[in-house]
Amino acid sequence: MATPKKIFLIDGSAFLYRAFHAIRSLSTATGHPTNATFGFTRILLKLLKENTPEYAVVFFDVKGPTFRHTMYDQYKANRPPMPEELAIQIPDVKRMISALNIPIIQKIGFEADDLVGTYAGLAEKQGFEVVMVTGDKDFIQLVTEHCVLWDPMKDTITDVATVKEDMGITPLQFIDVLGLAGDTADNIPGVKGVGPKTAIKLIAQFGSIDRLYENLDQVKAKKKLYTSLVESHEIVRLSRELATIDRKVKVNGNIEDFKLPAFDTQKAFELFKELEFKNLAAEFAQKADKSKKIYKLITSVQEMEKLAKVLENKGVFAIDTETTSKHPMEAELVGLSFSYMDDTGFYIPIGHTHPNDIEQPEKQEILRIFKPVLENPEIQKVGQNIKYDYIVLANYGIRLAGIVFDTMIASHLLNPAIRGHSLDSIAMTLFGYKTISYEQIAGKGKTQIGFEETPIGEAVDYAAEDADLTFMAYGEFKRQLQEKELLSLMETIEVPLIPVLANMEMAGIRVDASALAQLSVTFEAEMKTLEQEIYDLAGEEFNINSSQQLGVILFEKLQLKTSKKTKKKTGYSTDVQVLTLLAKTHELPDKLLRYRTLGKLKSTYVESLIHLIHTDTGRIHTSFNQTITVTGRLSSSKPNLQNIPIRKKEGKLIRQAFIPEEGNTLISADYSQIELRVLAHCAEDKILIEAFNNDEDIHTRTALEVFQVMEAFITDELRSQAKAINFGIVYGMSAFRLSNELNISRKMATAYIDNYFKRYAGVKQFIDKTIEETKETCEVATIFGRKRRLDDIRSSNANIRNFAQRAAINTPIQGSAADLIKLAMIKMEAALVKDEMASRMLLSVHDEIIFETPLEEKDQLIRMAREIMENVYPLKVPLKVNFGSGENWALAH
DNA sequence: CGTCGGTCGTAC
DNA sequence: GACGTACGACCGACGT
Repeated sequence: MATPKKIFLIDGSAFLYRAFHAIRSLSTATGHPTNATFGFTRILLKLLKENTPEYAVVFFDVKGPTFRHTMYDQYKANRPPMPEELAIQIPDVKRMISALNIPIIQKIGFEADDLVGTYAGLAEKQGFEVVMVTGDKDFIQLVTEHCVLWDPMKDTITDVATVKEDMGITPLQFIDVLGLAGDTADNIPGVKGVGPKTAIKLIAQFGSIDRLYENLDQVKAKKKLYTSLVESHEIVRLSRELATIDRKVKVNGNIEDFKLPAFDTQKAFELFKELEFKNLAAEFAQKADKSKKIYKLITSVQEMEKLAKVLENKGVFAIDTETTSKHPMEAELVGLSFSYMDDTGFYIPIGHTHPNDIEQPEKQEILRIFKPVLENPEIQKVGQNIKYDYIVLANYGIRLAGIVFDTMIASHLLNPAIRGHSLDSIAMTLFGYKTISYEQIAGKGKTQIGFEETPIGEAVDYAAEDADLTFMAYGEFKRQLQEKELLSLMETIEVPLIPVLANMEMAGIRVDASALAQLSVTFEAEMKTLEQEIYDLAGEEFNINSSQQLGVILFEKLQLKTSKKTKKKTGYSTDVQVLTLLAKTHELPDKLLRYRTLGKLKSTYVESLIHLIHTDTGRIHTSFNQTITVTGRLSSSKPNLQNIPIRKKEGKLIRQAFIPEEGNTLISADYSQIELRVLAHCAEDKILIEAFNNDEDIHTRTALEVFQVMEAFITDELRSQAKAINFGIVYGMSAFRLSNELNISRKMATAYIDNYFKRYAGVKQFIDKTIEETKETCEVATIFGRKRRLDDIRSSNANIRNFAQRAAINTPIQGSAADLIKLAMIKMEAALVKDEMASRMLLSVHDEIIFETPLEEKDQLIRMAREIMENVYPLKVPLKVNFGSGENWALAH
């Protein structure tokens, strides 16, 4: 006899709630809840894995009244409405079920229970073994010899035998149990004082509700029960009826419709990725293609020459370097990999040091063979963070030319909100492909080895894979960029910027190490004194750097008045605002402030700068990152040279340590009010445009407009207030913040802002329009088409929504300014090369470019920079650049 | 002993 | 609650 076919009938509605409550919180990076979807997915996957069902179907309730409501108007009346957090996950859950190719059935006026009951009967008649997948005990009534109940969360199976064993009744008798006991969850009353236990006992004893009432005398001894039963007779009849699952729903049911096709791995993978179920996504990723890949080790001169020829003929290829260090200025070449075709890769070992390794080709031979093709600008190169490879190769005398694409940057342009655009995550996102991890070949933790120490045999696949995936990602990303209209931004700004930044990083900036060392000593000495004074004033020693301990000292021991809590309300705030306020009432806070200032300078700047001076060049080589910020600005790290102090006196000392090479000077070229000019352009505001066209002082002009006084009466104070307003506008400031900032009443601040918007009506209109349009598309863009998604702008949470609105205003302004200066840098570099100048661009600090120029080139450089920077791209207002020069960075301002 | 969130402070 | 974008030092809790 053939084994009967099995069908799984899944109670979707019940699992929706159970999954929702079982997992407390889970959401995507953007805050979209996914806990119910995840829980539901787990249940389905468990079902699929453990049972490999041939037939299955998921049933859902339909919102709205059912026949039970007609029967009893209080049915489920105590049920609170579905939480919004759950409701918005229902589409995800259904998409997930569909991706797994499981059919979904629901019917107006019926609950999932009734559909399960009906289909269970139908399937059974057709010879199926039925498994009802649910945790709801109400379904016990449906259990038969061929229909069991499985609770996947508790992993229990209920069949006729277990019902008999546990309760001493038949499944059908369970309806009578429910009739007596009622169901609080569904607001079905049942008999007062009779819970499931008593109900089971009674039904086991009497056989049914009817027989119980026929023989009611037999329970007369139990007075309370007896009276309850008598009083509830009508209710029991109703409850029983409500608890009865309808097994005769009219359905056009063909069980064969529930036969499962093999499910769509790709679709499931895409969805899991979207919902950020990382482990599930990895599990469903298509790993199969590893077998398709051909990675080749190249060691002979003949093979290398052949490869170089092929690369040249192909005209476009991906390149990747393997090295000894993450820092390109420290890195030594260990290997080169190339790919010019999907699923292929080549690896050339150069600097492996593993003792038993095969022989590597001669380094000089390798460089000689590949140099021409690498330096040929006609042959296109693609890379993943290719700026790194550019620098590494440059340090081996090879000037990579013909860079046309960077997959890391592409990934960032397509989604600037995510941090981390590693090739691993790109490969996973685009191809569901899991790369060989560095740990796999080099180990981890203390025992991790450098790449040079890995045996060549193990390095080949790892290295070649990088080039291969880079090449494959290039094809896909290029298509995506085109589709999203980002390709031109990529080609006109981001890609040309790569070698420019690389050259700046390689140039580095000279620092006076002994001056820094001296500062360190000076700071250290004063801190020591302060430390003792602080301990004395506090009456004990504690960790001054611990704001937690400091809070206890200030607000508990010394009983100073607290003014605010920390943001996440984990303790007392001890920030500069609080301490400054406290300084009026106690000596300690001033000392603390001074200590903090010095500590900051010493640890964040002095020490780290000294540490990062390159041993060979004596200069500091920062890293400019193109793929970090959401707005398109560059960021700088290791060290961050974009936040070197300037505002305060002590901070300036740090800046003084940045000096030019002998015979050179540092030049700072600083865009004047670039963000407000961009605002003027975007908003087409009449007054702003007029002010900039007339080269007016913009803060004074704002003071004139907002305070409505004559120019002669604009004091420094008023101007600086206007300056704060101008800044605030760019950041989307509130009246609250402005009132704090200017130390004026909230009412006054509101009046200022109102006045501002009345005068600068174009700005007001721009803000409103931007928010409105962002709501439509959930996206903002810069002048050059750089995009940022802002899904939060539709959030129902006002805090989140307001944040998104401010970002929507700020992003096009900050982002367009960033695009402009990037473009200026590209043009400057080209001009310096063209005119064969010795001047070099060293740094970019958002609206400023720092040059190092021989004294005799100084005037020429300033002329050139002014010409290029001010005319970098025509706006509706002129761009203005201020220049400064000097023997150190502080003086250049 | 590493990771990570919280707090603070620096820049534009 | 309350002003956008970064980097990074330090602390302290937590996990291995």
